[in-house]
This record gives sequence, C-alpha cells and structure tokens, in this order.
Amino acid sequence: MEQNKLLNLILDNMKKIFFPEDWLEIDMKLSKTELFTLLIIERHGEAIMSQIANKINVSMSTATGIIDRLVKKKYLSRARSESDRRIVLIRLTKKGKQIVNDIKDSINYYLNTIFKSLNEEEVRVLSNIIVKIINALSEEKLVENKETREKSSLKKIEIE
Amino acid sequence: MEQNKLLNLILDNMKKIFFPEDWLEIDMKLSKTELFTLLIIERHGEAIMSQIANKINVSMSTATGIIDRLVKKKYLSRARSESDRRIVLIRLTKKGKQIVNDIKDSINYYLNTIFKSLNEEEVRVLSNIIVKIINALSEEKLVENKETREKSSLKKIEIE
DNA sequence: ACGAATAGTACGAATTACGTAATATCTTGC
DNA sequence: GCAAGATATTACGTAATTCGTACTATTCGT
Repeated sequence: MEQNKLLNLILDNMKKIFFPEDWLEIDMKLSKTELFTLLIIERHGEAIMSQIANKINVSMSTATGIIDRLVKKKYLSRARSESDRRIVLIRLTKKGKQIVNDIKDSINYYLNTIFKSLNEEEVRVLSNIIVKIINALSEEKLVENKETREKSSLKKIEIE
Repeated sequence: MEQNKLLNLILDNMKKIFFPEDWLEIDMKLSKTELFTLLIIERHGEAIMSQIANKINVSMSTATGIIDRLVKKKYLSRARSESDRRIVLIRLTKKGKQIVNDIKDSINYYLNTIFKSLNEEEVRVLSNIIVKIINALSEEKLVENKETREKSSLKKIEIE
C-alpha cells in the first residue's frame, strides 16, 4: 500500500478512527482534552501543571482552565507541594479514579475489537511496528526539548 | 504487548502522534478541522455540505461555519447545484488546491519517516493490519448510518 | 539578600462549536 | 399540479475552549 492509499484510507474512515467516543460513549460530560488529561494524570499518579500542559500540548494558561474545570467537577484535587511551594500537585479524587477506570474499560473494549481481528503474526509484528513508529517520530530533529522524553515509558524502546 | 502497555505508550507519546503539525508546520493559519476539511474535499473532488459535516463529524451548522471561514480565506468556492438547487457544491479554488498539495507533501514526509523505519515484512503486514482494523471498527454494531460507508474507498476491503 | 528564573493563575479577547429557528427547494400522494 | 412533509443549508445567539499577556508567589544563584 502506498502512502497515498493510506492517506485516503484514513480520510475515508476518519470518523471511526478519530471519533470512537461516539460509540464508546462514556456517558460523560467530558471533552476529549479533559479525557486525555485525566488519563495522563492517572498515568503519572500525580502531576504538576507544567507536565500536564506539556503532555497535552497546550499553554500553561489553557492547562489552568482545563484543570479548573476538572476540579470543579470533582475529578481532581489541587495541592501545593511542600518542598517547592510554587508547584501545584494535581491528583485524582475517588470520583476521578472511578471515571478513569470507566474510560479505560471503554478504551480496552475498543482495543479488543481491534486485536480480536488480528492473527498471531499480525499481533506480534504490530507491537514492533508501533514501537518503531514512535521511535521514528522521536528521532525527528524538529521534535522539541529533551524533557519531553523524561519519565516516559519510552526513551528508546528496545525490541525484545 | 498487552493493551495496557499500548495505552501507556500512546499516552506517553501523544504529542508526537497526535500533534505532528507542530513540526509539520504548514505555515498556515489553519485549524486542524479546517485542514481535514480541505483534505476531505480534495478527496471527493467536490463535496456537499452534509457530506462534509458527516465526514468530519460535526453538526451542519458547525460545518457552515468552517466552510464560511475557508471560503473567506479563498481556499474554497460555493456553488448551487443545478439539478437540485438546495444543494451547495463546495470546491477547491486554485489557492485551495495549492495548499492541499503543500499539506499532502507534509503528510507524506511524516509518513515517510514512519515507513523508512520499517522493514519489508513489517510494511507488508502493516497494510493488512490497517485494513483489518478499519474493518473491525466498521463492524461495530454501534457504528451509525449506512451512508457513512457510501462512496468510501472502503466498504469492506478484500485483502489481496 | 537581590535580581533572575520558575510555576502557576487571572483576565479579557479571539476562535470554534453548537442548538434552534428560519429559508429555500424538492418530493410525494392525492 | 398542489399542499404537506422532507431535505439541504444558513442565520443567529450562546456556550465552551483556547490563547496571550500581565501578575503573584516562590526559589535559585552568586
């Protein structure tokens, strides 16, 4: 498949690929950004504002707004760091943990749908492919600052 | 790789995966929605409002706004259909065609970065995988109306 | 201890999206 | 061949989201 076909395939199926939440329907009054933010925070256990802004690719002031809303909805709590009182630690509340679990269940259902359709060879190769893709994108000279790669589950993944 | 790891991988690398436009930097004053809209229209040669709204997954009134902006920017033209005067045909202008070419060049550069990192077996399997994934998502009972699949490059792709 | 750097928030403007109502044009049944 | 309903789209006001800039608080470096 040449790249052109691939692009057309993506364009024709954009809805299914990029808007699974239509049928994932996590009942929710959560925007896509808010959803990703919750997942990111759960991933880190606890996060600081600048990490969050960086990960979801928005300005600090935008991040403040997003966190404001999620705190208002009782999914998150803010707390000042003791060691550095400029820093604000963002954590999931019980309610937040619960909705993250619901979200992850939905995502897993979505991923299951995909994995079920693949045979063993494909699953095996897919793992390598995904890692390689991310590594390839990481190598792009234009990819920003070093901190991006900090703490990541991936700096440079070794394929077993 | 289990699904959990996959999800973490995606979360950790969200920026690279979902915001390539940071370094694709098609100079542009185009939002992501506008960019996709232009690609969709080029894909169809000419498109009507309801098709566009459906493809990019927004309401008709939102689509009107998006097209308004792109017409104002001279990338698109509006014309009433002769056969059915309710219908508005959206077409790319010369300027529009040009920017779409620029965008596609950028996307191809991005895709090249990915493909270059894969060996032959991986490329071969990847094609099948992508098709299977899309088919799997298409089969989901919850996926909306039949028209979605009309005119698609994919109803159900046969793997050669 | 003072100026520069860092972390975050406040605030107002701009952009984008959405819901509802309105307009214009077909289509269908009688 | 015309009224009633269906379809395609736009208008308009509102809500949600994002952004840039200025401001506050705290820490770091020398």
